[in-house]
Amino acid sequence: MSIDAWDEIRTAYHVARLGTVSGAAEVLGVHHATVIRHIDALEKRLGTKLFQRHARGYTATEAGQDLMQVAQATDDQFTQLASRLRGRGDSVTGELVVTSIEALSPLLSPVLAEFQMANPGVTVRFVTGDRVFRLEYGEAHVAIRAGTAPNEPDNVVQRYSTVQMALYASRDYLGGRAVPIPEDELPGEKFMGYENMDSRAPFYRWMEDIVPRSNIVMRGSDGRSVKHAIRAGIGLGFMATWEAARYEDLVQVVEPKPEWAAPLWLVTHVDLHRTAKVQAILAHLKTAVDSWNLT
Amino acid sequence: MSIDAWDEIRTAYHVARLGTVSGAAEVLGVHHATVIRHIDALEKRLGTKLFQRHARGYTATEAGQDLMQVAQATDDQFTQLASRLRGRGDSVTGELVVTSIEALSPLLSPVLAEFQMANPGVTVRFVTGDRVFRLEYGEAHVAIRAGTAPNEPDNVVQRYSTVQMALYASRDYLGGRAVPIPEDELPGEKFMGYENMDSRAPFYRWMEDIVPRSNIVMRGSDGRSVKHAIRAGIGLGFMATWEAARYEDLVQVVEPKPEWAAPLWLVTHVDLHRTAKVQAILAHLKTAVDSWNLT
DNA sequence: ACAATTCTGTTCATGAGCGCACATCACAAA
DNA sequence: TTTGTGATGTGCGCTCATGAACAGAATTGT
Repeated sequence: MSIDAWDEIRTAYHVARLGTVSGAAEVLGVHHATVIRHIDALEKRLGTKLFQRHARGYTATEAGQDLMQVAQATDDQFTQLASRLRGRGDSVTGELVVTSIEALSPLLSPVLAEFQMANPGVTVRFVTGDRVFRLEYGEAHVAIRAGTAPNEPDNVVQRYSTVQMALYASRDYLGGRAVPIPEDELPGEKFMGYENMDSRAPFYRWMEDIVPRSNIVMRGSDGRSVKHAIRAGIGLGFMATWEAARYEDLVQVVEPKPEWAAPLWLVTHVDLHRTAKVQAILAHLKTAVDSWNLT
Repeated sequence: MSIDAWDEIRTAYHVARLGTVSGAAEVLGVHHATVIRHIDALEKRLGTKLFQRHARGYTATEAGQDLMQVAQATDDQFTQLASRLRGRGDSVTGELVVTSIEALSPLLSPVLAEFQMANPGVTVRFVTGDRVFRLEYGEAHVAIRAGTAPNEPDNVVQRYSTVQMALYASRDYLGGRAVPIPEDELPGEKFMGYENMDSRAPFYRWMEDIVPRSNIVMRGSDGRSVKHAIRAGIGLGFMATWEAARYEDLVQVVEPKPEWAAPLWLVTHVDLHRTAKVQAILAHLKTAVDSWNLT
């Protein structure tokens, strides 16, 4: 059975340490009557006399000395804990969990690596996935989200950047045809689509509206498989401009429409947003975006 | 700077352990509003968010997990302490300090040795001295006092035994004279006295009243020196009957008067009197007195 | 889709614990 | 011996932490 009254132990600790009720009361910032009541209650609780009372003060019995040693250790532990926690709030150390959709991994991974090297005390966990990680459950410190602005309560949302999506095809598929392809010929082309087209992303809906379902000849569940299929020449498909620019064999087939652009959002939980660690990673992410020139 | 509110840490510990405010409140036996207030106060005190709040409960941040580990250790320590203290009250272990006047040392020392051998868990400290050891300062558990009944408050006093004092002389000093010596001849004898005759012991006062100061030819400050002087033949002197009986060369010169008897008292502090350890040594001492047959 | 459950969070009345004042005692110094 | 100082101990108001009730929100079960 554990002890129910830690404050009483703390009171007894100071009485044992100082030897007098009055001295302990002054240190504790309470009235000496309160100290006496705490001691009486604690002795009753433990069923043991902790102190010998006399007019010159309280002297600890063996039990009281035992308690004093334990409480001494506890006090040290708590003091260390407090300074540790205070320091932690102002320093960039410990774990830092960043989450985003898997498609942004090639962009974010180097940036996070830079951040870790600039802050050796921090351990970065970069976790990607289609599932939405919930900041209010403490699953992540920072989330990079795409699409419409998140509006969950207790989440502080900042506009981050914009990912321009565009239609690409491989040179093999085009076979020397000139780009841009006229818009009215697009429904006749073959397309690479996404598995879960129920997403409300604008370029998804454009494809569903313009392209006959029979012309969407293949679907993939993740960005990488889509990319590889397009490069293999299966047909047209949406890719981020920054990613397609890395491949010589990909050709932009039409001028990208502004409504295809997907905004990115930096999301943090309000409880963690003020901490130095989160502020540091946010600042680093904002600096990095300038070198991306995604437009 | 140390933490002022250990109970709040205890509350936070159970919240971190259980994950919900309600669960912690039930375990702690308080209202859940109290738990929320404790957490808020502690976070303000530490300047760190300890928990992420959401509708499913509280999840601990890194700081909260750190605190939980420290508090876990503390809880274990306190639990061990409590069982240790509870057990200590019922068992005969640890230190046992017994004090008495130095003159009783030959009688008490073997008895205490027996007690220690019967209770291997206890360490006996037998401290003798003319100074009165103060039980209320925790200087001793049990004191064996001689003379008038102690009447200090908070001390529980029990009648123990009686030491009969009597007048002895060596056979050499008597030179074959018959005993008892008539009482009216006693003032003419030589006497061995005590250094501090201001003591109120009855036999001291008898000697001061009856014997001319010029006949008190030597004084000693402790019982041993008095004993040796008497055996050396310097004159008559007071010794305890139990001690004088050990020496063949000592002769009781007059019938001992009842008023020379010095009562012995067992004195304990009220705070310690109820403990099993003190009760055990008291019982042992009372048993031993039967084998002394001091009368 | 709806109801039920189970959390958190806030407001307000109340009582337990607190501070205050005074009594008492022990020791030390004048 | 007397006085002063610094302790403990205790009864009495009072305040502040607590408990009760209610509201809101999210998850779970039907």
